[in-house]
Formats: sequence, C-alpha cells, structure tokens
Amino acid sequence: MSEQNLDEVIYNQEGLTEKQKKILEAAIETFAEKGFAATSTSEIAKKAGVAEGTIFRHYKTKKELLMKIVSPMMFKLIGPIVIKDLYKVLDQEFDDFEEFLRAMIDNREQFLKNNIKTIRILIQEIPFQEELREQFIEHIGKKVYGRFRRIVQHYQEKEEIIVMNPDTVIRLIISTVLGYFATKYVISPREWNDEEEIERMLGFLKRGLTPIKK
Amino acid sequence: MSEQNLDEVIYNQEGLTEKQKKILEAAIETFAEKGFAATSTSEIAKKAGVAEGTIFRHYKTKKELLMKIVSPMMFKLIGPIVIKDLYKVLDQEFDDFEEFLRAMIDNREQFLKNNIKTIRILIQEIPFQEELREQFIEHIGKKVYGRFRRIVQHYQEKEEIIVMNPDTVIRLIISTVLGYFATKYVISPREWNDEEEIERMLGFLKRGLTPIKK
Amino acid sequence: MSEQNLDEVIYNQEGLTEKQKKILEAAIETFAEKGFAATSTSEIAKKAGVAEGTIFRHYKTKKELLMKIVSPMMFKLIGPIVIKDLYKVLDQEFDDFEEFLRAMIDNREQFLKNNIKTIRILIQEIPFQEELREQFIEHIGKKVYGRFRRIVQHYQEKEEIIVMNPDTVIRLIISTVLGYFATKYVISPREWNDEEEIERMLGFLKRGLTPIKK
Amino acid sequence: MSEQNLDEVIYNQEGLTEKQKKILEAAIETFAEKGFAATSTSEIAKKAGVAEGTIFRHYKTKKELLMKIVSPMMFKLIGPIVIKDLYKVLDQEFDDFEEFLRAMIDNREQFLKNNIKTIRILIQEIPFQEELREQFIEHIGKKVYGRFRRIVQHYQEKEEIIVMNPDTVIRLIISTVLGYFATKYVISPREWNDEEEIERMLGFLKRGLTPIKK
DNA sequence: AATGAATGAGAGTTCATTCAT
DNA sequence: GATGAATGAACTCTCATTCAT
Repeated sequence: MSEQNLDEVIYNQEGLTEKQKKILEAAIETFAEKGFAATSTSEIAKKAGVAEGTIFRHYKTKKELLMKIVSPMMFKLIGPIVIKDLYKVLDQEFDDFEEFLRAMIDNREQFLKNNIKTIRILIQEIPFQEELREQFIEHIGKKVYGRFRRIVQHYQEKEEIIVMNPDTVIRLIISTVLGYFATKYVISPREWNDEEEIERMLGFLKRGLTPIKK
Repeated sequence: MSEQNLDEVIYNQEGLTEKQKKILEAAIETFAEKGFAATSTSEIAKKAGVAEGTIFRHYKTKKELLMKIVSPMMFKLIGPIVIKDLYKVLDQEFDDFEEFLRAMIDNREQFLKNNIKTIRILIQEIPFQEELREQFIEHIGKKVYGRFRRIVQHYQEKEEIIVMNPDTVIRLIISTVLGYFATKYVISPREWNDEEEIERMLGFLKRGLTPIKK
Repeated sequence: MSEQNLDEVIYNQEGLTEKQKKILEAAIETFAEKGFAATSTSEIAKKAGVAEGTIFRHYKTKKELLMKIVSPMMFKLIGPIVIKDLYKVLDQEFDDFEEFLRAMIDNREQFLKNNIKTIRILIQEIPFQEELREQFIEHIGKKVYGRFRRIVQHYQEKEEIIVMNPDTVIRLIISTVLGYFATKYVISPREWNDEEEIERMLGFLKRGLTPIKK
Repeated sequence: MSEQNLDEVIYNQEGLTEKQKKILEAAIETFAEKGFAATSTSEIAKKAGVAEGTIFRHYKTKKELLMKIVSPMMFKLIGPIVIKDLYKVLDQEFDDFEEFLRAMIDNREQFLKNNIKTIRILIQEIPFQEELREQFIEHIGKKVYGRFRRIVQHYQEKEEIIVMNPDTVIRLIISTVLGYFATKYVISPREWNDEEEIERMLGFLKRGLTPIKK
C-alpha cells in the first residue's frame, strides 16, 4: 500500500532488537491510555516483558522515549500532502478541488487509523513539550502551510474557490475536516453513515467556498 | 456584563476561606501550565503560600481538587446557550440565523476569555478522567445537543438553512467556530484582523448552509 | 451493687463536661478496637462529635488521654482484693480456701465484664508505656502481691493448701484463673457450660494445691 | 539441636539478598520494641542500613513485611508437638504423662527462647490483624487442638489423668504452662530456681489431674 | 469552653535512574 | 545487551498539635 503504518516506521525500523520493539509498543500503549506523566517506566517494563534497566539502556530518559515515539509523527503527519500531492495537484492530476479534497481526506484517514495511539500522545503532549511545539511550527507551520497555500491559490486562480485570504480558507477546510475526524473517531456516534457524512461535508465546503457570482 | 467570570464561580464563591481561594488559584495556574499529573501538591502549596497539609484539609485528594476546579465548568461551558438563548431564538428575538450565530459566538468568546486556563485543564483531562467524560456526555451530549437541535430545526423550518441531518449541521457549525477560536487563542497568528475573520467565517457558514434552490 | 463500673469511674466522675465524657468514651472504643498507635485523634474527635481542638483542651497530648483512661485501671484492677477481701479472709469471713477463690473469681469477673475495653487497652499498652509498667509494679507487684501472699500463708497455716513457696502458689492460681477468663471472654467457645467449668477449675486447683499427706 | 531457630527460617532462607535479611532483622527488632503501628519504615531502613525504597522493593507494604515475619510463626509455633510428638506419645515413647509434659515444655521453651521477639510481635498483633486471627484458628484451633485432644484421651484411657472434658484438661495444662513461661520470661523475677519451679508445676499439674480414687 | 482552620513534620509509597553482575 | 537490586528524592497524604476566633 502507498500509506505505510507509522508503527512500522517507529518500531519495525532496522537495527531495533526484539526488546526495543516491545518497549516502544508498550510505551505507546500506556502513554496513550494514561498520559505520559501518569505512566511509570516500571509499568512499561512490565508490559514489555523486559527489566526496568533495559529501557534506560536504549533511552537515556523517560522523556527521550517519548520523543523517539512522537517526533517522527511530526514528519509523517502531513508528509504525503506536502511532498507527493502538491505536484499531483499542480500537474492537474486532480480535475477539480473537490477531487483533491476527497483524495486528501482519504489519504490522511488511512494514516490516522494506522497511528491513532501515537497521534493521541502527540496531541496530548504538544502543550507541555517545548521541543514538540518547535518541531510542529517548523514542519507544519512552515513547510506544509506554504505548500497548502499554493494549492489553494491554484484553485483560486482556476476560479474554483472563492478569492479570500488563503490562510482563512485553509483554516476553514482544516476545521471542517478535523471536526469530521473528531466526530467519527473520538465521539464515534452510534448512527453514522460514513459515505453520506463525507458527501455532506464536501457539499458544505464546496458551497461555503464557491466563488461569489457577480 | 451578563457573562460572569467562572473564576468567580469557582473561587470567589462564599464560604471559601482566603487560603482556599489561594489554593484554587494556584492549582488552576499550575495544572494549566504543566498538566495535572505533572503538578505536585507541594508546588501548589508553595505557589499558594499555604502548608501542604492545608490543601488536604479542604480537598481529600489531589484528584478531588481537580474535580472541584473542572467540574463546574461543564455546567457553565454551555449553560447560557441552553438556558437563555434557546428561548430568545424561539421567541424570534433573533431576526435570522446569522444574527443568532453572531450572538452565540460573542457570548461564548467572553466566557472562553475569562476561563481559558480552566477550560484548558478540562480539555486536557477529559481523556483520562472517566468521571469527567460521564459528566460531559450527560450535560453537553444530552441537554445542550437536544436544545441546539431544536434551534437548527427552527431555522430549517424558516428555510434559512439547508435541510440536512441537524446533527451534521451542528457539527459543521461547531467545527468551524472551534477552528476560529483555536486559531485565535491557541495559534494566535501575528496578523489577525478579527472583524474580517468573523465576517469571513459567517459568510462561509451561511453559504455552506444555504438551502439549495430548485 | 458493690462493684462499680469503671466506665463510671473514668468518665462519669464529677467535674467532667458532657464533651469530655464523649471524648473518653470514643477514645476507649477506638483504642480498644484499633490500638493506641493506630488511632488518630481526629478519629476520636469525629466519633465523639467534638472539634479536634477540644480534645487537646482537656488532654495536653494524645498520650495523656491514654493515661487518664488506663491509669485508674491499675488501682481498680486489683483494688477490692487488696482492701476489702484481705480482712474478710483474715477475719474468717470465708470458711475455707475454696470459698475465698469462688468469691474472688466472681468479684473479678464482674469487674472484668464491666471494663473489658479499658482492660484490653491496658494489656496492649503495658509493653510500650514505661509509665504504666512502673505503676503496675508499684501497685500490683508490691501492694497486691504482699497481701495476696498473706492470704495464701493464712490458708497454708490452716493446712488447707500445700506448703510451697507462696509466690509459686499465687502464680499457679492466677494462671489457672486467667486461663479461665481468657477462654471464656477471648476465645469464647460455642459450647460453654459456665457452672461446670468453674467447678472443674476449682476442683483442679483444690487437688493441685492440697497438702500432701504423710 | 533438633529445634531450629525461627530467625533462620525467616531470614536465612535461600533466595534472600543480604539487604533483605538486614531489613527483616531490623523490622523484627523494632516491631518487638515499639509495636508495629508505632514503627516507621524510615526507622527500619535506617537500622537496616538500606534506603527506604529498598524495603518496598521487597515488601509491597509495611503490613506485608509484618506478615512475612509473623505468619510462618503460626506454623512453627506448635509444629513439633503436632507432628513429631503425637506419634512418640501414641507409640509409648513416653512412659507416662509427666514425661510427655516434661518433653513438651522443654521443646517449646527452646523454641520460645530462640524466637522471643517474633512471638512477641505475633501476640501483640493478633488482636488487630484479621488475617492472623484466621490463620491462628486454622492452625492452632483445628490441627493442634485435635491432636492434643488425642494425646489427652490416650492418657485418660491409661487412667493416668482424670476423666474430664479434654478441652478443659488442655486449657488447664496450657494455662499453667503459659503462666510458667510468662513469669519466667516476661516478669523474670530476681529469685528464680528454674528446676524447682518446673518440679512444683509438674507436681501441681499431676495432682490436679490425677484420677479420683473411689 | 469550644471551635476548626492551619500547620509542618513525617508517614508510607512510588519514581526515574544507576550500576554491579 | 540485559538484568534487577538498590537508591534517595519526591510524591500524596496523615498526623498531633496550635491558636485566633
């Protein structure tokens, strides 16, 4: 598949011993469930089936363990959009804005489903880890934002979407899409017709962003 | 103003000693800054200028202290919408949907500005505190949602907004508004023309939710 | 009745306020149940229905409270034997040794039943409270023992009991009687015919202490 | 000697680190001296020359430490009587009841001397530790009592001791013997001729339990 | 006399981390 | 590389006691 599971990225990478993988697995599990600060290293060791000392042989501190889990996420979180899809868009690979949105949503949803625990940890810890915030601004704030803005401008020029400050457009799109993901994966309502919801959301975005006719 | 500051609700309420108020103030400050689990009671005591034992004289456990801070938020968070504005809307106090949205956004923004730290703690801890999740479902999920749905249906009947599953309509509105708040208060971009942003958001919502003409 | 209830001695004595009585009552209850060291003053206060400070208004320390409860016991524990019964015996009020034992056992059993909790506290704390041990030696070791020895010698002279070191005789009697009380009140066996047990014990003591015929 | 020192049983057993032994030694010492509730873990740590955390690495709680010290006592306390001596008695290894008593007293006295501190802790804590009481009833109340009763019946059949409810006979013997031990080891009188005291006690028991001639 | 808020020392326990094996 | 015993600082919480009211 085109989208790789981040779990692999993190703990199936080469050079990791069996124990290291177990540690990462256990840490992700527990950090996601109880939070970083409320998780003890002895708990991770027990869950991973290794001695307490073994964790510190591979990761100097508990915080380094967190960072090794969460940091690569930053790059992957928005990676594909940035790198691959930008050129697809500019090369007219997508007929229109709606098709681009559809592809992007699908692509990110795969990623999200595969890495939900790690993403949860990332979101929880961003407010408290200076280092993560810096990385976030560096990667999302600069690289992604810049390229996303070019895509929006591309469709504005094609008169498919309204001429409005691209930052605002991006915000409106992201808010709407995150709201969809949050509802689906966090609230997870009992009645949920996914296809319908996607169509409604796309309709809403399309109408909301349609250029105003003179 | 009509909107009261929740800080008052929490720690200026009658029956609290001077020390208790100091404890609450210090706890809110520190929980917001470092997170609940990473905050020690000795730190709170020091910041509040009281003995550590004093905290436990008033709050049996550290968790009870958290709950006493965060729980009333639940009720206030969406209180006004539910109680006051529902009848304003149904009594035609608002001419149209846009005016209703404008009022709601303004009202909640005041509240948010006054209680930003406590809200931050609430959001951070909801994933880890079963009790909070239950209260959230009880208060937001049931009371608020039900009434918000009636408002949406009211405007749908007046043909001001599109006929679509009200739950989806609510989600789209809330996502958009939360995105606005998050950008303004969390990301807080250097360039930000608030009036323009509100107008753009309202325009977007209006267009996105306009009934489709036959 | 001739035998007074020690509870009265302790907390119905004149000059005690209602609150003081409640404190003593609660303290006896709790010390007996959980032990002195494992009982907190706040627990006593709660059970007595008084403020924590009130305890310390009447008793400078927690230990003083213990002493005020347990110390008078020392005097009462063996009081009657010493004072009254000694002269009864020497004045031939009791026809024989068996009748004396019978009277003593009955008398002490009444006392024990009325003051079981306080006695339990006394027994528990004697190993740890120097002061109690001193009092014990002073009152039991010297006064009681001396007089008890005279009684034994009295019956030895009357050739009712064996001529043997009186200390040993006393020890054998006390061991046997305490064994009876302990079985009855601590082990409390389901099947227990009290009259029979008393007769068996008295028969055993009589036979065991009968002078050896030449 | 045949009788092993329980201290060995407790803290010389294999698999214990040097530190663990020190901890047990220090705990026994201090619990015996000040009582369980009045002993702090920091005190034990200091006396044992280990860090406080080390105690909790080996014993989850302070109470578990108590139990690990005191629980094996239950089994050893009356062990030999039950297992070995029962058959010695029934196999006529002892000529008469007096010889049996003599052997039993000697055997238990060795044990008592070797484990006096631990036994003291056991006696002190039995009233407060439900778990200990249950074990006591299970081991002493059921196993020992049953076998002791058979020994008594054995000598009753041989017409060496009086025909009387065996439970009462056992109680009279145990009371007398415990009284001897208590006087010797707890009161420890200055003048004490041990051989004489044993002979007097055995004489007393023998006479007290002699069958009544018709 | 009685209160109960306040204290700070110290309780039992947990923790991330180290290090000899 | 892996272990797990050991650490001691820090944690949450309890305690006996004080004192202003």
